[in-house]
Amino acid sequence: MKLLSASFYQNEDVVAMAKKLLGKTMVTEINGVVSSGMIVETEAYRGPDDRGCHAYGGRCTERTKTMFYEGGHAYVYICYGVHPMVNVVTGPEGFAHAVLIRAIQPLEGLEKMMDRRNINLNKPVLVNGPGKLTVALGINKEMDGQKFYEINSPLRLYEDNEIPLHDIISGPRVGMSKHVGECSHRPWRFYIKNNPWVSKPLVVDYRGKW
DNA sequence: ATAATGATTCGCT
DNA sequence: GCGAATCATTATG
Repeated sequence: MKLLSASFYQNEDVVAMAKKLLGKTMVTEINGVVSSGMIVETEAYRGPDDRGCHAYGGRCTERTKTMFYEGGHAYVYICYGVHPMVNVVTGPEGFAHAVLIRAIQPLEGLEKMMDRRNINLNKPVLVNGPGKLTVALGINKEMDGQKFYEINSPLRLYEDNEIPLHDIISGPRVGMSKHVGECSHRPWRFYIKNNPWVSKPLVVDYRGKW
């Protein structure tokens, strides 16, 4: 497996990046302990014009400033006061584009992941949600701003499978209900078709809304 | 200084 | 399926 280079993350098209990240392997190495999983579900957040994005309209605060970094950094934040979430920052510095990782398929360090989650099951429930996979991999707010492309980073991304477009399902993002307008309907959630490790199945009935 | 809110999860029904 | 838990972050006064 090959470590993804810094240039991989420079793509300005965050929606395309969300698709490209499917099939890649996310690795954590904490005190020499390695855990990893293949990314099976993502969501795109496009800073400038996306109401669902923390950095909508260029809003740069203490929390969101990492999103403005150059592509290849990790944006980790706490949701609902308890759950850490991990994003892959993409595009050139200053654009605030990020891809939320919503689900993985465990590869290495299964025992350690079950240990961290306090669940003794090698099943999707272990990692099928943005707040679950971070706990399983040991990702916390301390890792905010880390680089995915440096070999000595505790948080890294590796080239793995390329997922063909016809194996990618897209749909509306999760948790956008409070947001009004077109943004909430953008089909910027992506996952690998027929993969049992995704967080929730897509509701099929869109009636042509997107 | 204070109040509102959420890119969720878990446990119970 | 539903509702509570829970607190960092943010905006506002």
